Amino acid sequence: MTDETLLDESDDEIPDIVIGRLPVYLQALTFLAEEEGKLTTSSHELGQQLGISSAQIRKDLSHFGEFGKQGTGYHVGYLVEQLRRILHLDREWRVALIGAGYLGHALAHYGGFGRRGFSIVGIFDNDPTKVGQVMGGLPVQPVEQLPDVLRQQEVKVAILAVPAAAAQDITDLLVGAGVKAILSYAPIHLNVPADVQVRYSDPVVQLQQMTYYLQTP
Amino acid sequence: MTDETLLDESDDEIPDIVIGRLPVYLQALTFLAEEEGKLTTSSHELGQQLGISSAQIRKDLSHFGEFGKQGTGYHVGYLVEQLRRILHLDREWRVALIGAGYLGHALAHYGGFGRRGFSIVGIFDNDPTKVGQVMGGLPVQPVEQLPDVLRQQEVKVAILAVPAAAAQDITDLLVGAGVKAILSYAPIHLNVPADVQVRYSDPVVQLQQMTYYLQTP
DNA sequence: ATACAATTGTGAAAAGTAACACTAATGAGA
DNA sequence: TCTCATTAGTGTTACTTTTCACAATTGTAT
Repeated sequence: MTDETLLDESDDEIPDIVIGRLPVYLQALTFLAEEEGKLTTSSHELGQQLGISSAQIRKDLSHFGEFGKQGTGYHVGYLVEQLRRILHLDREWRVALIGAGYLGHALAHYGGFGRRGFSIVGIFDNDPTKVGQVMGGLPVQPVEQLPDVLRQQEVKVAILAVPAAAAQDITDLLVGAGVKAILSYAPIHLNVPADVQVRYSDPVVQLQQMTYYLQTP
Repeated sequence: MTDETLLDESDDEIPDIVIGRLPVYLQALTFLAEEEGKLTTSSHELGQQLGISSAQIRKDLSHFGEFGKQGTGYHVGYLVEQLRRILHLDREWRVALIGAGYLGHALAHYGGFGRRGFSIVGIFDNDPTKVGQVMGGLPVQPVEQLPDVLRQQEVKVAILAVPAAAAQDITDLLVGAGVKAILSYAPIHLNVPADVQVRYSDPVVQLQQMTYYLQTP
């Protein structure tokens, strides 16, 4: 009737918190398939493995369709396939890595990207002593070349492993080059346009979240 | 009147989600003080820097006391001090690092721990070719020595940088040695007793959370 | 002195999230 | 074939979290 009613019809707005759990489900399902050889599972089993209630898993999945069968549960392979489709992992995302320090080194050698939908296609650093070095099969390039390379390869995803002082400048460069998703290891909040996703990974923040709960002697 | 009423009186139960934000506030305050030279700030300014509403910041802090002054805002140094006290960061936490691969290397060399309440006091790996190597000033020790060393030094915090296949076994070892907080980089859910905190850091999970929102070409 | 702009802390309302509890379907076993 | 244990999907309820909005306080400027 009203505009609002019409809008509500296409109200597929999935809560961010639900999206955030899907990769974890995917991880657990892969584990069940590969390590335990399971072909089928249930919301109960999956929840038990992750410390999540079975109701929550069913509710989360119900946002996207009906993937299970009453009495039987879910076919692991099928659910994995569906989750990959939902999360847009049914393609390979080209990723740029910025920062060739110890952390950049670790990320460049991490074997877990390929099997899970990502491949690092460029490594950048502005330290001349690092440029040219080969890391994980790729040469480190100067940051000056970042915009051209990212544009040309249509890179939409970047991992930021640079010091805090450089993080915002590099972020602006990335955004300018068309990057829409940034995983940042710098201990600082990044300002980006609304259409750019950012996730943070600061080990100290995570440690500090835990010490609150510890007995102090 | 009832037991429950008495219990309610000491109802200081702070939501986990609030605790989770405090380290981020701490980070932003440190930035304001060190980079911008601010002595004073407001919930509005802090919120703007973090993309969080000012009301939420005030509400979060109000769980622990009154740290600001109407009309003026917060004294940065005082608020930092209080947050550090609340989060039990007014002491130095000894941390064990397990895994001396590329990631362990990066963590061992990370300079951000000391200033923010943590210090790595032991590095462990079960690869004989790595044992004895010096990383970030510390020798890599065999995992066999982990229980004794951790008990002796009263280490309550550990960082897990080992392959998924080894993660649960090492976790059990850590828990057995009295560790109460684990930051895990392994892409697998860990089973621990209720009094042990765990946080996960899997770069692929974080990337996968973002691709949902990206246009697929 | 007084007025005023800035800002906190907070009760109440709104929005968002998780858990419950039930129906319907499925497959296995008697 | 019939019964029963299992399990998905879901409307409703309960709980949690965020936002709103306002009184109270502070410092500054006139």
